[in-house]
Amino acid sequence: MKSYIASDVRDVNRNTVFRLLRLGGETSRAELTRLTGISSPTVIKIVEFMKEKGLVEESGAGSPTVGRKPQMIRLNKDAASAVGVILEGEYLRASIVNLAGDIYPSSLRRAGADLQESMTVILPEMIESLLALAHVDRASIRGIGLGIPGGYDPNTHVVNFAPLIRLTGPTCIAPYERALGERFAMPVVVDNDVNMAVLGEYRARALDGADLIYLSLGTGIGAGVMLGGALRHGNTWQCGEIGYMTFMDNYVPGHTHPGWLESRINLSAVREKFGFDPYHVEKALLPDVTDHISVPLAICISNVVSLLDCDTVVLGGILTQSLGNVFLESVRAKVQELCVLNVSVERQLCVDPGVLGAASVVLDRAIKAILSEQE
Amino acid sequence: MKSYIASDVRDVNRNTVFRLLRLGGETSRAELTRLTGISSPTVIKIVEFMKEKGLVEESGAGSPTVGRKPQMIRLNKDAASAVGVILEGEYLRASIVNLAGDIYPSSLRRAGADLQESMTVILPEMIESLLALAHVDRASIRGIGLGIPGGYDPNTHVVNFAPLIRLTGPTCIAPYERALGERFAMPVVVDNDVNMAVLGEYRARALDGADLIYLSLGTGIGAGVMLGGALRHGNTWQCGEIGYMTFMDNYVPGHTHPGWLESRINLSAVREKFGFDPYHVEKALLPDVTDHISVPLAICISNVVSLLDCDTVVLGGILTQSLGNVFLESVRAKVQELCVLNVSVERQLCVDPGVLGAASVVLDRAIKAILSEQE
DNA sequence: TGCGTTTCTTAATTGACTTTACAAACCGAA
DNA sequence: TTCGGTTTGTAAAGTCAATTAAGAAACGCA
Repeated sequence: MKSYIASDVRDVNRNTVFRLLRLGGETSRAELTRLTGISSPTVIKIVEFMKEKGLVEESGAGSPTVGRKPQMIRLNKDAASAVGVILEGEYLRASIVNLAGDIYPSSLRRAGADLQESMTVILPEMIESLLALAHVDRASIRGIGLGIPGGYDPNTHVVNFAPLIRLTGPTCIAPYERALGERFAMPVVVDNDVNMAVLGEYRARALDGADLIYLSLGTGIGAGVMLGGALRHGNTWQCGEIGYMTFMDNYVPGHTHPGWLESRINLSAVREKFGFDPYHVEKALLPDVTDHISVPLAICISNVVSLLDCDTVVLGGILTQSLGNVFLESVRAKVQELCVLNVSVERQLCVDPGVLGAASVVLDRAIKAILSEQE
Repeated sequence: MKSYIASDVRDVNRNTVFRLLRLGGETSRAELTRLTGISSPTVIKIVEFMKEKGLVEESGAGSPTVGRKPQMIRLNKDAASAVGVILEGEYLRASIVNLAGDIYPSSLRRAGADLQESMTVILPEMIESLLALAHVDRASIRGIGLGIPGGYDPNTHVVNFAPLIRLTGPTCIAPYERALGERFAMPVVVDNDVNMAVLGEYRARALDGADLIYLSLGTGIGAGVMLGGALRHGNTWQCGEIGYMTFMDNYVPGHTHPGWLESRINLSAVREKFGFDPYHVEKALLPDVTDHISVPLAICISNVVSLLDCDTVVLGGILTQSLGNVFLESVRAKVQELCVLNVSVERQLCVDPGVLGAASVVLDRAIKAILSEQE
């Protein structure tokens, strides 16, 4: 066990200042002093440190009504960036994201025939072209964040179950990670795609210490769970696998199957049952289509809220996007009916939360490392 | 905002040492140094501090095979105690609990005609008699912890919904708290009864930083949720109100009602439906009785586990106690069938987790206050 | 008695913060 | 123009709680 010492205090305070700066906008040392409660000599030292690290830049004088003008400072958004990648079943998405969460133009490519091709051929090409196009300094790019559609254990580097990317069983992807990291000389960080998405949505909403449940309705259904500002991974790194949920009052022993919820809410089921492709649709507005999905979804949401008493549930994924507002309103109405507690069911705000989240994980680590450097 | 300063480091380290001591058994300064990673001068200072505060006592020399004998120390279990109280519908339970979690002989009394009588007449009498009987110093009793069957907001002191204690609507119980606190000159801490129970069970299992879901099956059904060692209260202090959960695939608009799960699993429903009183039964072993309860319960558990990926769910409450092992096994089998993730469904270990938890809340606060004292 | 080993303690040093004091910059009114 | 009030930024000294280093104390055993 490591004891708690002075440098931890330093890191906490540096981090407090950093989080305020990241909210955007200009501020002054004096304002930071007021907002954080940290004494002004310490704030000055921290700002000085961040300037040396290139994280902060001076931005002229402010103009208050009275007194000495403050020297305004702001975060240098491009002091660090990261590549965020999401592996979907059919596509790979990637972008470069900076400290402010600005997403530079993305790259979208069809996935390879198997994971190997995607990881060792297509993805490196995508990253190369992103790096070539990016208008940020190559050296400022701190790593690659990768979201994959399956449970992932970072200790073993094993993906436990991910049919979407054509894995038939538990697969260790450490070799791919290593190859990628070596090729670009950067750290590679992997997590589940929905976990990446909830992190991205959380960042896009500029939340801090809050709860956020993100439900991804796409090829399958999954949840990203942030409680008290922390992403929950769970005991076996499978938190949020809500596709396994069951809502049945006519239980028949031996005839129940895990995966009931996913059998109702999933892209191919919708395609088959209703004969259209939600990727390009507006006739999805048909009430029976939305009902077929919104009823179990509303039950799911209201059950989750009953358990956790969280205030915001965000819906994302391709089904959410294509089903439109009628669907959203239908879910809201049914949740309202079922759920005693108040909960706000919202559409995702971030255009591509997965990519943003994947990059954010890398950036968070990089910033943490920088902020705990000596001097 | 308060900045992070040196005394916070001190408190963290003191707390680290305290938690090790609380695990029970004897130890030495040298062993604490090894276990915590804190330097030995600091450990000595902390132990010295705790001795001054009466929290720690010397207990002779140890006997290693070689070298200087350590001066063993141990926690003074009775340095602090607290009264734990649980208000049930029909009964009031109270005990005095010490730092080790030892529960001194309890007091059980029938509840009053209304909350006022319970709180202002019966409970004070109970506490008086407990204090008279207790073999700990009166001054060591640091407060009264109170668990109530309803959602409770500590900021407003309002109980939002608690038919069991005959509240027909939101009720501010601040006056009762104040009266109790003044009468015994101690702080009074209130929380939901199931929250108290999960804290107690957690303490009884000597967990640290773990997850624990406690399901209370009694007059109603409720969950206590500890994630990462922290009790979750939720956004509106109603976390764990799983009675509102619904599992129905034959949803009819306008005919669904919140409270579906509680309508299935609850004491009076069992009494009425099966014509016996689970308080005194063994014929509860009837398969159809257990099935009627175990099916929805197993669905609930497996859904919760799918969402949170937590490893342990503990069943408690009067129904759990009276329905016996057949019921428990039935639940386990159905969870196994429904749930892809592994989860251990267990009976509660603690005899009276509510009372233990209620007292623990008070003790935790008292210890925190002591450990952040100067000198 | 002396040596190796472990435990506990003291003394000096370090790191990061705070308080205090003050210099710098700015505005507006006498 | 100067002077006082106000706000910002910096320097110096002091505080607090940790650490490292050194050594004293206690013990077993040859």
